[in-house]
Amino acid sequence: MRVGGKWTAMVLRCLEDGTPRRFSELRVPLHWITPKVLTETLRAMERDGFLRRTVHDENPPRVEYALTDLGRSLITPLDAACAWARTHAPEITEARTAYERAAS
Amino acid sequence: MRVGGKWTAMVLRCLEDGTPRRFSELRVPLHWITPKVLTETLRAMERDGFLRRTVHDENPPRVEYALTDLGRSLITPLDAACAWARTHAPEITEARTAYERAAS
DNA sequence: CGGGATCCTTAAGGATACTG
DNA sequence: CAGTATCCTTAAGGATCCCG
Repeated sequence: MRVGGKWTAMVLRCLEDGTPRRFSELRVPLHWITPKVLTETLRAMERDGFLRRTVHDENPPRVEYALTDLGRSLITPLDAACAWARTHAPEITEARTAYERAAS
Repeated sequence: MRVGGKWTAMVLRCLEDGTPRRFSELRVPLHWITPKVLTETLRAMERDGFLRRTVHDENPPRVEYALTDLGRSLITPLDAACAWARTHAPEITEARTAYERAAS
């Protein structure tokens, strides 16, 4: 599953408000991810039905990406995971510190 | 985070009932994962405070792994993710089929 | 029994350059 | 603008053998 990919969650965040975004618009909040990697991520998400790719026949070309219902349904478990991370991050940090201390 | 690792979730499943398990016991349900990979996974999870490693001073040696409270707290979001996957797996399969069909 | 040491394969991710 | 093409680096994961 590409759900576990490095960029899938961040693309989801970029599109969760329902507004379609263009390829270049997506690159900005993603720290200027290279075109190749963004393309791979978007293609995989389109393939799995998480987003829809719309090509507008204009000049210059315009391509927009928007979440599908399936993609939107991912937001809930994603939020749950983020909430868990925020809540428990201090404990993890503490555990790591304790581990390092025990190692020395 | 090692939470996204390939084996972390499965180790969690092996220990979620609260019963401590030995190194060898863990290997069985994990399709005979190699010792190196299991060790790496367990060490990372111990480092992050998800489980506790207990060495019993016996002969032959006995080492047991058990979830901590922090590790148990991961079960909830993990269940949520699994529930999502079960619910939407057919949609993903269908989307992939449609994608393949459109490609040809 | 519970690993450590070593070597290897693969795939994700990325840098750079070019194109319809 | 929205990619494609090519090459490269790294690290996860794994196979195999060895040890206290």
